[in-house]
Amino acid sequence: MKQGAKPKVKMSEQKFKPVEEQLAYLKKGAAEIIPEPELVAKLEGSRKTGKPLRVYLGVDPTAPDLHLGHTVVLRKLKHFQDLGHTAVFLIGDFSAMIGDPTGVSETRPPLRREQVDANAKTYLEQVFKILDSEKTEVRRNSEWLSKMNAEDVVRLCSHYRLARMLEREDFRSRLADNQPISVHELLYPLLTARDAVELKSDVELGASEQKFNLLIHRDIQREYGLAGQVALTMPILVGLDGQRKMSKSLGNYVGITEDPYEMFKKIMSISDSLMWSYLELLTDKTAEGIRKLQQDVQAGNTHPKQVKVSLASQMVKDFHGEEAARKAASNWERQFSDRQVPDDAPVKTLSKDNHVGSDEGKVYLSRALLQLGAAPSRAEAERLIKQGAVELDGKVIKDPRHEIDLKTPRRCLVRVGKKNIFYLDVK
RNA sequence: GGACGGGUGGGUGAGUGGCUAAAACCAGCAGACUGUAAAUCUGCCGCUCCUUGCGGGCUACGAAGGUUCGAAUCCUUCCCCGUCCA
Repeated sequence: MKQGAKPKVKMSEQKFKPVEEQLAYLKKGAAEIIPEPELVAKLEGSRKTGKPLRVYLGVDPTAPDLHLGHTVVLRKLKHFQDLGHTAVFLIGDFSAMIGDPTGVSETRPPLRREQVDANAKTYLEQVFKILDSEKTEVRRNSEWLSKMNAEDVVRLCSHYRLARMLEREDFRSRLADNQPISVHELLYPLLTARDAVELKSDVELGASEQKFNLLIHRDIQREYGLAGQVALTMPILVGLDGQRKMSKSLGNYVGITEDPYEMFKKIMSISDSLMWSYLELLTDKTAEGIRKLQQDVQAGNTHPKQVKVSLASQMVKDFHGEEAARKAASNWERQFSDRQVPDDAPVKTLSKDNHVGSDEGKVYLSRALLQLGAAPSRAEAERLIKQGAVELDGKVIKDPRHEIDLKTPRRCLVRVGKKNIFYLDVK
């Protein structure tokens, strides 16, 4: 495309950046673009006509909270939005009740309507921490899916072949492992394909595990006489354990509504090697910028800890603002580097009234820890104590029967392990 | 509908009558080490009570009953999953 070929075209061209520039921005961090030439063609087309591309991301509100893993692909949707394209955020309120078989080794229990609605609401609040709420088109797939009748479903299903459906890894491995597959799970990709048809999307985004679904959507769109969307997938974010994908059920996640300090601590606990992919997928740093940092660390000019601190700060800043990020960082330094008490160490209280058993006015330490919520059970509390994880006012106590005097009101500092520090008020 | 195989702790998975709160591995937790980590090493890893002891009690191997001095292990029924055949 030559610049300024015709005046009419030129006007609309100003609306969008040059295709190459857009493409570079969109490709950053992407796992796959299928097929890339088509995306280029679509970008060129939109630049010529001045019509933005319709780009959508479908999310099933299966849990009430989003975590950083979800933001990877949201960020990509935002990139399209930044470039002037139409971002459509689709809430899979209907499909959530089927459950996406992707990456699942067993059939999920279907969600209830009320749960889905409640989740959808909190999702939206969280999503707009990243997307521009003014410019985002929000849809729900119950708009059309709940209106389909049996005939529509049969027609839809006739557009796809069982053998192709069974090609997907999730189904194949479940079959191989003698795991159950319910028939309704086969419907999931087909019904969500209906979304793509309704939305007349040009591009659909998804995590790379969604590739199969996105491609079915593309096929079905064509069956319904549309051009066929481009599928853009993003890599799966590895969770805090550095092994498996970030997910709430695995507990290796950072929720985006989490407390700033919690967030900071969690990110600091990831391994050095993992932080590079976090930088790529969760920040706006350019690919070259990241590469340069990496070289600096390798050369010994920059300490990896510094890189991680700045990553953690950036994350907290994204969701809680700059002030919170600064505070979290300094607290963290105090607690972990200087081994001191963080600014906002919680205060818990123990009074004569809420102790159980033993002598008047005294409690065993193990019992106190349980009551204070510092240990899930007395057995666990005893273990912690015996292993030297518990400190009172800086002194390690190894005797679970250490008695705490409840008669003298005072405040002392309790430390359970490295991560749990609080003040104890005795009343 | 028939034949066969299977359901064990957060996960994988051993265990076919007492030595089994249940091997092993993974995950998790704690301590040491460190730059927060990771890796490594050490210990722990159902709940509860106390006189904290290689202590007592309770709960646990899909569910419910039964046999037995004693059952994850044997029997019966039921539920669930898979494979093959129709």
